Amino acid sequence: MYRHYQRLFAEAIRFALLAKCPDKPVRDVPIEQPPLVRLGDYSSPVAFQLVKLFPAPPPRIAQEIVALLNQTGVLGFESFEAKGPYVNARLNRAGLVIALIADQRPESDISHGKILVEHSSINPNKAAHIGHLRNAILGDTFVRLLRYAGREVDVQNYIDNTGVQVADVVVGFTHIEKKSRAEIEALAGRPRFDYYCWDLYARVSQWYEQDKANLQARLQTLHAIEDAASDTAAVADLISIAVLRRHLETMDRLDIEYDFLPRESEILHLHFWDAAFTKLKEALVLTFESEGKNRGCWVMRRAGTGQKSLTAEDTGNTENGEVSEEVSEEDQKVIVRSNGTVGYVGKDIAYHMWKFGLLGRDFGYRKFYLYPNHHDCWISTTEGEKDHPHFGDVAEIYNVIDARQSEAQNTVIEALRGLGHGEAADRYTHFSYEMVALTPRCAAELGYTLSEEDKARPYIEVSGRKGFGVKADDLLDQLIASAKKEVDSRHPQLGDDERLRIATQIAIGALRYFMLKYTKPSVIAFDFKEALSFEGETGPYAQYAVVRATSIFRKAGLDPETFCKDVASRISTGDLTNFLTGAEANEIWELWLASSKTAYVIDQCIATTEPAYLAKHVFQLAQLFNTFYHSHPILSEPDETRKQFLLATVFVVRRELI
RNA sequence: GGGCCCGUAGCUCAAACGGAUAGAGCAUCGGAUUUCUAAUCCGACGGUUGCAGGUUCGAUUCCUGCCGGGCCUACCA
Repeated sequence: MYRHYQRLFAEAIRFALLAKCPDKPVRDVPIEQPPLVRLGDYSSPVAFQLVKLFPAPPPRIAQEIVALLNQTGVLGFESFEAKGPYVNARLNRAGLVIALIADQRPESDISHGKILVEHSSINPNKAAHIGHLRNAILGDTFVRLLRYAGREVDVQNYIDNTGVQVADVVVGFTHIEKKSRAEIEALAGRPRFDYYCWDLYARVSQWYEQDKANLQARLQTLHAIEDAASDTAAVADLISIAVLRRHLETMDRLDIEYDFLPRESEILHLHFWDAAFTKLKEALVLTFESEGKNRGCWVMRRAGTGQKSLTAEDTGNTENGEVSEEVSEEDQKVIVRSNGTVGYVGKDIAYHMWKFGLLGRDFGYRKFYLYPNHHDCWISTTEGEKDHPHFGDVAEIYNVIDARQSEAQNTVIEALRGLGHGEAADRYTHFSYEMVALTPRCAAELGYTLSEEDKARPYIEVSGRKGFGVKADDLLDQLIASAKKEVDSRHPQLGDDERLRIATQIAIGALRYFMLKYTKPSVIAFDFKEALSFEGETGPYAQYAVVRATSIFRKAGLDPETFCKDVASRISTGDLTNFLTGAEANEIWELWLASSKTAYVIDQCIATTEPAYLAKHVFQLAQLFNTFYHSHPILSEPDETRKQFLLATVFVVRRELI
């Protein structure tokens, strides 16, 4: 409702100005919220920008606009006034309250068509860590926002099961631990197999460093994996499948689900790349280098470097005397190596052509993971089941991938553009965010010994290769244990199962909120003290507000849903106006106004791909509610009509918080 | 060398298109509970928004140049 009235106000000002000065229409009327409620609900500084149109000081202009607005009036608004140069507006409070109780929502103006969100995409060779949690939580929250706004969304988690990362763990099992396939299979069935791989992966990296000759094992293994019939390929497959299953379980603990898991192995085996390669060559997006550093490779000009390079000293093509139009080798991106194998970006280009339905090929599908709510998660296969949902071929895509990969993402976008699919490229959004790193203090707490250089840093990058990081399940376990201790002491009368259930919800709330409260460009310097906090600006703070609201209804013997159906009929508009008038009512009114903003905030989150705005909104709403809760005894309110009004306030805030 | 990002209170972070007195949380100190359970609330303390210019009626926000930090810049993924 907030956005609805904001637009009405802007339109009203625009019309007023048009009437005053028809030959110079003002297109954009800025609307903001005044710093204090007593100044009004909306404010426009439009008068500042009109000084050139009307030779008068801004306060005069503001007064004139107010006079015009008051002449006609605006539906839903109570009054307008000029505060210095600002044009301020007050809503008809009772009107907004009635609309909110009825949960009226003006239509979202977000466009239609299916959206594909790709997130998580964790290499299936080790346990998920806090960096992956940020990714998955941002992605899952964004999916929920899109669905709230009425969009159809498919959630995909891309699995790179054929790269060096999986190969390295295979090397660990076969070369360091010298385990047989049967032994690895037995290990893979154990509870936290991904933890085992976490340690092994770090050992493999060390083993490579000890003797560079050990890297031969990686090459051999990579080569062996390519032959799908080989024993090595079977081992790689069982490892990646087992770790992938663990990742799904970890994310499932946080209520994060996926619809489809496309795997790199199918991109290769179903010849997605071959189809893409043909098109890329035809469109001259890829060119063959016959000499120089990249001799024998198929290359693409690096994304974002439209200009000629100034440092093209060794391109060797200045001898013909004309200004070179060639891009330097530094600006080339190798897509196909000289040995004929395709790199990661190439496979990603093929995958993205498939996403937009531009490849002319499809995956095979089979069911892979069943969620407790009976939702199926599908995985790619070469053959697959006949009866499967239709994936891909979507209108828009969002890739939740950290900022370090923006160059690779831009390359894929440029490839689409180069293929003549500019409209697809325009609907391709790299949902970029910064990494999660560890503070030196946190690293020390985990028992890592740091170099003097690292100790002086503000934060240190997590490294799966080094086994340096906080595992997702460990953090969640700690959060649950910490919450459980509190629940145990606060609610000893509850059964242990119930206490664990509550502790788990609190832990999930704390973790999800923690990952969302930071804006995307901010590096999260992870610290246990901050992450394990349940007080102040945290998830549990907001959850607690809902619990309080719920317990008011419980104590009153009311069901919130049935209560709200007819509460409006029990309070007259006159009573509402009465309760909402005067300086004392401003505090409650602020709560209603904030409640009206949810859909507006969510639209902002989607438009800017920034879920942190919603986290902030939730916290502010909870904060206002707690203040209200403290100063207004509700169940003991003697005036029955006023009590109904207070209960309605609790109901709406609770609904919006949830 | 080039590209992207960050720098705001002791700490961690906010501040929609440039707008009214730059806000929260944590920490510290002082208060509030026979109540809808205090994982709460109220108050105090805390700022030359890294530095210097520029644009503007107005700059934390936009532009330029410095300073400090991070990431990317592989025939890895």
